[in-house]
Amino acid sequence: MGISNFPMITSLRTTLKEHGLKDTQPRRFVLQALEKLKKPASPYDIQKWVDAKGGSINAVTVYRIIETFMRIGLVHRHPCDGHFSLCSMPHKKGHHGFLHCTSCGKTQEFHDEQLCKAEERVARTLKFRSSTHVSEILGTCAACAA
Amino acid sequence: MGISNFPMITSLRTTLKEHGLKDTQPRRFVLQALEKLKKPASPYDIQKWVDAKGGSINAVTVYRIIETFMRIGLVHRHPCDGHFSLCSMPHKKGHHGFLHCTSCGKTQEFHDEQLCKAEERVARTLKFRSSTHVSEILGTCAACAA
DNA sequence: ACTGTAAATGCAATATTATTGCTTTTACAA
DNA sequence: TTGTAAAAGCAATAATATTGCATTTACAGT
Repeated sequence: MGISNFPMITSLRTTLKEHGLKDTQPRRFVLQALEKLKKPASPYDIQKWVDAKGGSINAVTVYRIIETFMRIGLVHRHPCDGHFSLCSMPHKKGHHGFLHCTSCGKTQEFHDEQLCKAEERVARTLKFRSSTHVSEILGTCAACAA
Repeated sequence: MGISNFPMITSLRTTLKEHGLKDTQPRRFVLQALEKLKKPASPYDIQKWVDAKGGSINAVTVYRIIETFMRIGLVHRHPCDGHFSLCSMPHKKGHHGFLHCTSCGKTQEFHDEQLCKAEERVARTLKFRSSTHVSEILGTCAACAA
């Protein structure tokens, strides 16, 4: 098990190319915002972050980029904090794990092989061809418990 | 492993009482809608369902009831279909499992002990006091694959 | 049963978030 | 370079969610 790392901007170009997509500044902005914010963010959070950095990005564009990124597995949504919030990053096997503290709101990413395997077994048993799977654990983090 | 069942309206009264909440018609409506729809529903879906059954419920009330139900663990949100969509039902141990078909949009609920255990282990390892955990598997169901 | 009271609901207004159609700009292949 | 499809921007609108306050309702204690 290990805490996940965020992908470098440099590899974005490659990832996009693999899917026949263009490497544009707005896309780099969005990825960078998600990397730096280090926690689930709303489209608006992303736009704000870009603005704060002296850049500029249209809200509609943010929505569309998120949609694209979701499609190619670069980002995804969270069950815990409503509508269009995002988690941060892609995992090798399509498995995403999160711990979300309902007290301080922070989210920690994790990866666990055994859990991943269990999910794949469930899918198999129910004749389901899985592409990605998500685990989200809600509760109280160590800091907040103290 | 087994597919989950939905709780009876009759037990709602008890659950509510345990949390010091009142047993009202709108609350029964919402629960019944989620039971009968048998898949994640938006607040609007719920209102429509109630209307269709000849009942009536205010949209704001639906939002507030959802909020309350989430708080006491009766329902929760989905990572796969946007904003305020809901899954349906409570699980004994706070573990919720879902298979969501990205082709037909249907969601199937499941419960798996091993997976549940794995999630609890992860939480323990990371000094996290978990209350609920969710697994969502995205992919293609048997029917759509054929 | 009756009644007082806190909780829940409804209503109206508003805020927030997301989508759509169309035009302009941009990445990138030839 | 330059042509072209894809992406981004813009403006308008739609859908979704929230808030404050008035009214109604569940239910505990008579």
